[in-house]
Amino acid sequence: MTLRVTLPDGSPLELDDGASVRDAAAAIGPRLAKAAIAGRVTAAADPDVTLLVDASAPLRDGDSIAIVTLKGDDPDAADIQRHTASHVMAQAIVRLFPGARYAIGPTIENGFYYDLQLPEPIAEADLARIEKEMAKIVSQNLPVERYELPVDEALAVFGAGEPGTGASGLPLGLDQQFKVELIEDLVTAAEATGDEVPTISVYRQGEFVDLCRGPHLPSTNKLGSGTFKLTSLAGAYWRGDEKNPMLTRVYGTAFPSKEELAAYLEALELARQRDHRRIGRDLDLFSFHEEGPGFPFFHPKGMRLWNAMVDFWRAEHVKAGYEEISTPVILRRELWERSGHWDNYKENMYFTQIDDQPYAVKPMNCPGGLLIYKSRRRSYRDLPLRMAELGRVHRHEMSGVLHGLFRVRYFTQDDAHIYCTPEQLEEEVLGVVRFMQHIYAAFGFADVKIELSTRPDKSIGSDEVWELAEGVLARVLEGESIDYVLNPGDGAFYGPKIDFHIRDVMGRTWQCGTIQVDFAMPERLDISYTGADNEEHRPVMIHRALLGSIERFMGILLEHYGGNLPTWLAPQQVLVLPIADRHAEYAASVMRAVRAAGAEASLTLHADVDDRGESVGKRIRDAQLQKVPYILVVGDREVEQGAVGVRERGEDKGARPLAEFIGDLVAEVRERRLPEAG
RNA sequence: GCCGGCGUAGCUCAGUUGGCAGAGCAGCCGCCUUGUAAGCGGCAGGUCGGCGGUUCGACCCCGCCCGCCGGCUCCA
Repeated sequence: MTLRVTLPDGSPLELDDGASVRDAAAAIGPRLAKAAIAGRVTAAADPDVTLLVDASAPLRDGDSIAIVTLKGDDPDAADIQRHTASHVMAQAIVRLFPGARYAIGPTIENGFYYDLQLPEPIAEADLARIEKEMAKIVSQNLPVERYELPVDEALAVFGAGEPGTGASGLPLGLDQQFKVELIEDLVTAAEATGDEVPTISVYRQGEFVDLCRGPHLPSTNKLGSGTFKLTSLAGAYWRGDEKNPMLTRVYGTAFPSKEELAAYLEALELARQRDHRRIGRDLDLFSFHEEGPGFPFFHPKGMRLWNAMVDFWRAEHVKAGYEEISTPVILRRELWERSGHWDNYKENMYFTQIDDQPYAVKPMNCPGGLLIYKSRRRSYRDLPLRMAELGRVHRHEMSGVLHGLFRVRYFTQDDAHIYCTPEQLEEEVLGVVRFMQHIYAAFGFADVKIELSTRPDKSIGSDEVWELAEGVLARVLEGESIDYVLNPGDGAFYGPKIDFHIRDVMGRTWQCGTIQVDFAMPERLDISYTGADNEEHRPVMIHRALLGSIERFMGILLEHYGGNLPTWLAPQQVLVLPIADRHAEYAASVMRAVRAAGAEASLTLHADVDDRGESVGKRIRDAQLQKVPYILVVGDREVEQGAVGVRERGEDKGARPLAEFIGDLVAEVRERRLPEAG
């Protein structure tokens, strides 16, 4: 008997009946047989489904197959390797800490982790020991074997029963309660959907047995040496629920080759160097103090950057038809009770008293904005009414989550509320979606991911209204042919939202912008407009933020550009270095000329002179470390020719006439040109 | 909030198995007048995160608290 399979290039391959993926590889060549770690198989009967299977998995007639190897850069290969690495790590930990119970050990981007319950606490110092034991397991070259067991047999393996050996040859009574729970869940899930209760797949390498879907490397030595490293320890709740016991999570990273691992570790180090907290301190932009954890302090240069961001933001809002407003930070608690924040958000709010009356510090800007709306009668002729606010909000975040500018307890939302008629809603949402992309592009973020979040458990408003609002958001995205991810139950308590995530140069994504449709708040705070029919109508409200938080966006910018900001954002754009004291007067005149040109063009150009008694080399080094885009060295030659020696972002560009340099600088800043990020 | 780790000068870090606390950089002063990433010399700088305890004696040992870092959960 033979079976026929199809290879990726379309060519057929004939194999003996019962042949495995590895056999297919062997039929192609011995080198491939050795390298094969798994297969991608598409069955003829089910052409839409491609399964990733073990090298030992049997093939069936008509399958289309691809051999997965660790050579090349097959993402499936890295994933399989990491998954096996997590098993090997769990095995090593159980060997070193008998009685350890292993819970789950998935792969993550660039690595893997395993959550375990350990009989004694471990420290980072133990990671080296664990790695050593892992290396031993690798060198023992244990075959990794798959078993398919009926539920009762699987429960006997992982349950707390009498130790022994089962019919399958697997050990019994391993006393792994987390695995028992997971198996029970599989059964419950199957029963709930009415599906047949599945067989349980289990993997074994040596004495270690784990519940797992697979696939895995065929044997532990395929993991290789110098290809994995344990990176950190953390606590994690069993199933991510803080009511459950806390487990110890051990993180590791693994790559198919040593070189890739080394490159990754190097990239990590680079990321550490461009940490915005470090850049903020080194460039004297902002600081944090024990006296106010989570509350950033912005220094003069930090405010230069802040103002550059906000000046641009304001100008664009004027163009887009917004008016700017400002509302108080503290308002009566009663307002927050009416708006629904008291019921839905009070754990995150700060409260205070004024003259014995209860007040709250605002966590959002909308109720204040609504009071402005209510300050006079509104006509349909006023709509859409777009009111933007750079509103400083305070939110009580749990102490463990604070992180530089990324997670703080006060931040400035670049908020806006658009009041419009139901008929105008779709067009207004569309306008915001386009505005958002325009703003991101200006800051150098072209790659934007979009998510649509729907009604959460804790919410206000009727079903019809939610459905309507969710429909509008989905229609706009589809009308713009925008790909988006649906996030059920993740909306704000008052309405569904579209979230915008920007991708930075290091591939990380950040949620920034959000658009939220709200029928509830206008109702709660009872706002209306007079229609053409002379009747009162309820407007719809759109909440939106573009950058999200000015503070956080600043942090993202700093990391995206590694501190080398576009010139239009740089807190110090030009630094003039006179070579000797006799050039000081000329240096000062260069500085004044740059500043004057800025004023002339209605731009703020930050130019200074560094005439400290330090060597030229030293002052260049300092300016370079301060990430000043343009260093102008002036000596006898420049004074004579009315020129400047330009050093642009670390590169000596030679001397140029001063007027020419200034003309280019003004154009660069005015057009907000972007450098390469990175 | 929870788990793990950490806290010595502005920054980066040594150090003492319990006996007067150290370096480099930054800062200040002086000399040098300099041509594209660190010129030379000097000076100053610390209740060793805070409070309590043990001890003849605590930066070191113990307890509590605060903050920071990495996660979990949450989120702009």
